Amino acid sequence: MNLLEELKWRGLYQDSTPGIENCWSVPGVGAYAGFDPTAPSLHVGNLVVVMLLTHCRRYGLRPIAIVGGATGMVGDPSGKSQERKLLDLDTLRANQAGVHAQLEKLVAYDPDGPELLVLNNYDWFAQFTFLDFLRDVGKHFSINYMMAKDSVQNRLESGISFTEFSYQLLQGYDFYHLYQHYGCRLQVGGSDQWGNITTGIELVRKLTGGEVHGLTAPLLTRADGSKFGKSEGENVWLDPERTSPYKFYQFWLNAADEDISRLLKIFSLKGREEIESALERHAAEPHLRIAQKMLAVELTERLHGKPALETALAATDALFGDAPFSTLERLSPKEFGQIFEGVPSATLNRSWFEAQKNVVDLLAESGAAPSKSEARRLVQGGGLKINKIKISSPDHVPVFDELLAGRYLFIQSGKKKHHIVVFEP
RNA sequence: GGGGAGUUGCCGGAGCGGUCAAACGGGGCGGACUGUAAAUCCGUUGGCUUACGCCUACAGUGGUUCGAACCCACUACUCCCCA
Repeated sequence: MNLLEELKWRGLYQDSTPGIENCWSVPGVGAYAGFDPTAPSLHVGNLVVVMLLTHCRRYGLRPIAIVGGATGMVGDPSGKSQERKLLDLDTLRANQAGVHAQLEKLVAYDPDGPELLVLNNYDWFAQFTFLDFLRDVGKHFSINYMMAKDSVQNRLESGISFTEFSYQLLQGYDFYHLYQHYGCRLQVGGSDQWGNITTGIELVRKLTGGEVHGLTAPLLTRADGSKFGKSEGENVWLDPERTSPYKFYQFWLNAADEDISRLLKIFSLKGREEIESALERHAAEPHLRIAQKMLAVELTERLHGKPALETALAATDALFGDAPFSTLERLSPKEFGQIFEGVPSATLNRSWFEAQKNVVDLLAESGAAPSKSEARRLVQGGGLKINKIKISSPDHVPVFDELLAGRYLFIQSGKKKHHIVVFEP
């Protein structure tokens, strides 16, 4: 199996330039993809392109990532309605470092193989004057050619600034630069990048006569039509400080059955036979969610490491499984905090217990319920659990001894809504 | 400029003097089922010291009335028709 065949069966192949096989016939050749430097972390939406680079590396190409300081400033015209903010250099460097570390774990997960290179195109664009750019790059493209791109066409009605119109030339020049200095002959990206990629190929051919290639992956969508990569409207980040390993694990575990076949092929590095057998078992017994668990375990471990995976598994079992809630007492305060990161919390003083208030008061005062009426309704409907123990009477009076680790009360309203109350001494 | 219709809870939409915290549908939230899913079914859906009690709410203000979402007046906004 070669790279192309691998990407095809995995569903990572949308389109490529004719004769693409030529570009990896030379040993040590580079393959590049660009990433937006707007945040110090990638999110799962970036993961498709990360996987493209990963597979390139597995087949011996040198992976190059551009975390584009220069292109990020100009803004890819696809989608965005807001004016881009210019990022200052310090932020840029910090973002780049964060992204670099993540790519190291994912693309270069295997120590054997070509070294991963992460570059900032600000380094070569900063010195490039406008006049030089017009003469050296702009001269090679007709307006007609540039206008034909989908990214431009889609904006003709609503309007597109000269800045964003020029974006494709910047990205095209990146490809040329990498070709000249790093032996890069392939650019990969999402299907929306096709236009920008072909501009680069064109520029390389015109400036050097060299042959370079492009390959795109299809846009990843969810069966229910919602955008991939969000969990309850929030981005799922790769940075454990932003999205805890537990949340990350949960994201994959909750993938829909209709999506999991595609997701597993795209994001798992396991071999074809292993993946197909897992999917068969999953189809036979979908309620066991074999495929989701397999993918969640694999990705969490690759990105965050084994200890983090184990914490995520323990937390999952304690929160959703049969394990008693007390197993969480073993967790360090930091791990505890991570699992409940994003879980709404409230802080009360321990003297709260002196007043002998009931659960309805607790829910209302901690913000777990918006009003006492609603709290009462919840309890009467049988939807309240405290530290995983069902509370069926609104008159129940919580006592100090119920606190987990002497500090916490874990409130479940319904099955999925969690709330943590911290009692300060 | 003239004429008409309307403005109700998260949304749509009934109500046209008391029994209206307001039908019905959607959505939300709980429960059962289940897989931390989908579908389905059940419950619930203004607040309060849970009370056949009180408070706040049917665009705003004022009025008629024992009593107003409902009648009247004015104000604001929306839509339609004619110039």
